[in-house]
Amino acid sequence: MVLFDVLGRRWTLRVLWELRKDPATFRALRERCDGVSPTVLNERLHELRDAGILEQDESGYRTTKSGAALLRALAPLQTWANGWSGGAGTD
Amino acid sequence: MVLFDVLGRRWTLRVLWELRKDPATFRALRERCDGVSPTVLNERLHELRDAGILEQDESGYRTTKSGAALLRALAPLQTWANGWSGGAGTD
DNA sequence: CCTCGTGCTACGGATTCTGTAGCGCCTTGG
DNA sequence: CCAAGGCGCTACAGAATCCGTAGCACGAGG
Repeated sequence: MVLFDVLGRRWTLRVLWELRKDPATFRALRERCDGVSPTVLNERLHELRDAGILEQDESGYRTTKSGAALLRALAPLQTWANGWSGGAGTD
Repeated sequence: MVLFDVLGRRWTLRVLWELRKDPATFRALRERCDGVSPTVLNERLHELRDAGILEQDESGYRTTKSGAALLRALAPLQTWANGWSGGAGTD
């Protein structure tokens, strides 16, 4: 699973997750991720772009088709997490 | 998503993944994970046990019910990964 | 008693993350 | 024209984390 080399890094999953709905600019994304340091954010963004999961346009960062599919594959996680850590609409 | 605090660490996803089929002992698990250092392995094992995802018995480490459910939620990943990084039976 | 395999800890060096400061660029608007 | 402010992103030092190897305590087998 090469995939784990990409996803198994701090913030990668989170960054992807925060883009599940709408695209965001660098600074907005940073805030959505509890103010992760710009160094790591930029690093992750690069990795995810190189992996063809994210792309960048004038409105900021967004998922590619492939990335959207990955998010769909990841969706059951939310369901699972709800039953796991409480039950309420934990995000 | 508290979940990402647990899964978004090096080796966590991988360890879980390697237990998807059958349980394994500490040393066996270590080998399945490309010889990850025992320090981190033990650390992850603790975290996953504290999270109620894994448990330990005389035959080694195995997933709990909750952990098995998590793995099911994670299953679509494999499908996605196949279409992403090649198409063959990448593991 | 000796050997072998197990789960796991110790520890030093390498890598990675965090937090803050700030650069260069562009758009306001006075 | 020229601040003022927002933007994407980089620099850098200190802290946290990870890696690799060595080895301990224990139990089984001979």
